[in-house]
Amino acid sequence: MAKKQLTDRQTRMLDFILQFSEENGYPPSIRQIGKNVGISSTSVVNYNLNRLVEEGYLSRDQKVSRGLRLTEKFLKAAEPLANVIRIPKVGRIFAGEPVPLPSTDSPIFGTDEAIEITRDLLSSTDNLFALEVKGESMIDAMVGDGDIVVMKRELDWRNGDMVAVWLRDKEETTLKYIYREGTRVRLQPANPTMDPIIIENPENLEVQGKVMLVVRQLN
Amino acid sequence: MAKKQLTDRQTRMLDFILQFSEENGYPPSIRQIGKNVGISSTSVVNYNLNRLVEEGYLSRDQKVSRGLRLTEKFLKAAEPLANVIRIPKVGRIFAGEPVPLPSTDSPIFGTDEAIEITRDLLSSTDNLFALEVKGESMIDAMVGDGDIVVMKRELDWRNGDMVAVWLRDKEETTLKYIYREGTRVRLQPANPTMDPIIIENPENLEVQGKVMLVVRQLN
DNA sequence: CTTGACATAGAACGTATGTTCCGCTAGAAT
DNA sequence: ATTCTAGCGGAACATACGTTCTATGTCAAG
Repeated sequence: MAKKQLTDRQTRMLDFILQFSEENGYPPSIRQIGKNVGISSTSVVNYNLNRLVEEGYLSRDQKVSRGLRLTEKFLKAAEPLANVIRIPKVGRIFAGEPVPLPSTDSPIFGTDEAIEITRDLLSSTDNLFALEVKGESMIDAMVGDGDIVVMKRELDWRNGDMVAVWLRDKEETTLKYIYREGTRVRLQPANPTMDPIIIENPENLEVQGKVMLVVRQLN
Repeated sequence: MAKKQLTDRQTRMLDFILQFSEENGYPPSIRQIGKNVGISSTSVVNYNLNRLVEEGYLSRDQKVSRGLRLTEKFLKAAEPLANVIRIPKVGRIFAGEPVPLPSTDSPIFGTDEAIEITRDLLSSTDNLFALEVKGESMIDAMVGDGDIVVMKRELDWRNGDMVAVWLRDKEETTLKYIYREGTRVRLQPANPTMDPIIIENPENLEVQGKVMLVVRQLN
């Protein structure tokens, strides 16, 4: 995969192929490309097409008329970016056990269960995974049975983040707003009528992920 | 636009064209269609293609190899339908006022503010509108400040629905699970630790919409 | 200078592909 | 019965289209 600069002609060719395909529902022929871009010889068009294949911008099927398609690489560069992202659903979350984390090496595929979320609901799109809440033990986080929480796998956190934490001494998972206060850590329930938990020894606390989104489907 | 019934062959042709186009990025040739559908003669494929054009399922460009494209009419019928829908955000919801409802005649467009939701999060897609929760007054529904509730404008409701109701006597909007119990109505908070409200006189109760989805964005 | 890689142009070639024409059959209409 | 039409199959045809070959010009490296 060379990463060389495209010539002006080649960019125009890509543009034309995209435009033509959208307008007509099928790709242009070599001669149509040549005519539009201003190349008299079909062999030159052919030559540059192979160039573009080498650069990874499109793929061709030999001996097939109009047998070319744009690569995702190019489509992604041209498109504003697809608006919906798939988030793997890796398990359930409840008070009695630590959060099941996705195995770091596991690809996004492979997980058969996933939810689709529009990108604009999320501020970040990396290292996301989803969990279904089991039981009513997270009520102080205003999260109920069946709700889906989308979390981000992240090591560090900042004051005010809502995180999933595993409390070693209590052997309990909870969702709380987290604040560092000197040597101590304050875990603040989302429900303002409830009291915070103060952790004197941060060793007892294991942040497992940052909550990015909560979705509750009724019906 | 005739509306005649398609023959088995013609449906298979449409299916194949769609499938082939998705896989290869360009439409199949007449001979490829014939081979796949089981037609030995190119003229027959051609004949049926023209049939389909007459019926409005696709359009062709004469003398152009692979010069066919599916019509929107067919694409709409075949496609599961685009997966993301826009829901207009018509206002805010808080305890002190009735739910702001979208004007019934207002088109989905025109409203500039909207949120995009993937369809699989919703069981229905008609008459939806979204509201942003203001304040902490809905906490007994496990809904907090800034949460977004997606509601469905619907006249009737069934036991167990979560609805937005306007309580005439208390002059208050709340989100509750609703149950009919004889002549009375029970409004059950989502938070199981809280007590239900019993409405003796259903006249005091005005169901404004059915809650379909709650979304909480952190950060 | 020569050499070689790169880009281009033109022409010739082979074939993949759409088009057309003729013949056949089954069924409905006359 | 005859006629007409819709649908199918086969073959021949014309050409749109991808491929290949040769020739030319440019430019940096040797």
